[in-house]
Amino acid sequence: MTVRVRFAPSPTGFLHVGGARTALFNWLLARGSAGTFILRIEDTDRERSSDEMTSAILDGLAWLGLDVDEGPFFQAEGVARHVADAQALHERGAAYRCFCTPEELAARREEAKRTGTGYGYDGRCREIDASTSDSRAGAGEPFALRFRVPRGETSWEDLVHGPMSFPNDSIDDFIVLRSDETPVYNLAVVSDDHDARVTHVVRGDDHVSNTPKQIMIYEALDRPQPVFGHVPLILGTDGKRLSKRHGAMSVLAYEEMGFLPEGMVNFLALLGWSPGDDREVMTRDELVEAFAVDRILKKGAVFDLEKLEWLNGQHIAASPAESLAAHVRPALEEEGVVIEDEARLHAVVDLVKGRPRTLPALVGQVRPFVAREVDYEQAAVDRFWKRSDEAARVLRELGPALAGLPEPWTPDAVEPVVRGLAERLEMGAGRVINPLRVALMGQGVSPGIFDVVALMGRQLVERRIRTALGYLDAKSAVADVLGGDDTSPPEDA
RNA sequence: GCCCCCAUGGUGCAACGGCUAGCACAUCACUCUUUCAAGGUGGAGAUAGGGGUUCGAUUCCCCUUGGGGGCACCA
Repeated sequence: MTVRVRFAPSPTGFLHVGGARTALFNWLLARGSAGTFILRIEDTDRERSSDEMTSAILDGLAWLGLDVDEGPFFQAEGVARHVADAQALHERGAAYRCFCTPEELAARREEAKRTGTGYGYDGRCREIDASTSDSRAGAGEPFALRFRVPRGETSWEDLVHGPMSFPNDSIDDFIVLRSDETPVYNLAVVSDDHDARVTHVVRGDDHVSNTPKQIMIYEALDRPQPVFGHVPLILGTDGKRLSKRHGAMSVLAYEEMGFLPEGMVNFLALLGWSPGDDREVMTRDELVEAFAVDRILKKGAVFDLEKLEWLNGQHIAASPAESLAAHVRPALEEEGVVIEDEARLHAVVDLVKGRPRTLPALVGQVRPFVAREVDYEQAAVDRFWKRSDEAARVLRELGPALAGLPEPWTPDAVEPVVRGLAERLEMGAGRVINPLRVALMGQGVSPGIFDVVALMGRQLVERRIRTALGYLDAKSAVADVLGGDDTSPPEDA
């Protein structure tokens, strides 16, 4: 039997993190077994559904790289089949007409709530005999079709939870067809899953209470049942189910924040699942290879943004320069930085990609190598250019010293020049290197400085130093006027 | 009110019923005397509680507690 799984979101919202992981688990299950991944949009609630949400869901899946084999199908298009199934249920006696109006039901529910007696349907239309039912229906009285929940117990072997069981008397007779002849969720799902020959229904834990109802419909219709698996929910830091208020909206928001789909997929896979060993940083192929439903955990997992960031950093560091450059280039061009030399861009990306955890951070590391000027980060200036006179002195000496280097500059050639200067000035290398880093990068973080100098090259380094000196001299002048520069000991570490 | 599910450090995951409960993120310290968002080393930190079963329970059973999900003519 080949595996056929489906992801069935309703287009009433974005593809959020929880839905994305459910989709991912289904996709992994399909890809790991040469199965089929089906997408079905559950749009029977026309009021709340929208085309925008449908395409947002499609975009989200596409970004994550979860390619769909069949679909998207739209549940609303199967209404005729759903209705036929509901009628079949009625004909078999598994469903009956309920003449209670929605208003009456709501009122009774309110009353029950107030008296604390639970809010189920009381089954008052259940015993209306067939002829009475027929004549009332014939007289034009509106009715809904309700499923007649049998006595006993409904159980199944859950893919992740193991044996699951519900006492049927805890389940009310539920509506399968509304009085306006439109099908209700639980019926439509069974109808569609059967129609699509779905073999494994893997969905969130919030669906467990729907499962016995759906199983009863399968049984009443004499249809083969799929295997069910309920994956735990993803929680916010407060332990509650993830929602907008945790800042976790669309997965596409994570794209905007600068996460790679590889990092996101890797992170999501590790929420409630593990390969069984200590591996954490995994490629898509490795995930497909290692994935197994029986290793899915039963407990909910808290979404930890910091771990996602770390994992994303690992994926950035492991990505080839070409693919990272494809993200970096447009971002820089948007701010007016033109890059002609693709090979050089790749060299820069390869040099800096080990540190940043997000794409914007990566761009921030690349920018100083390709932009005409850099902005000085205040924290870096405060820390390493604290004594502007000393920083200026160091940079003034460094210029000519570096100028003597033969082309092309290499890290090995740059190092002795910088260290030599520190020695000559009788100061620690850090007191030369750190001010230089700020001058070149504008920030306190960078790869090893000798690599930076070498890769930036003569022209750019000279310009950066010149600009820095202008800034520092102005700073010193201001300090003089205001009555003294900061004379506390400079950082030598 | 009723039904269902879950329970290993702050977080994500490991641990055929059997080493001193392991790894990662975060955190702290040290280190790399070149920064940190990178690397290295080390520290602190968990089996919710109580009963069983067993030679032996993180692991199996029961109870308690705690947490979560659900109970619509929504999906």
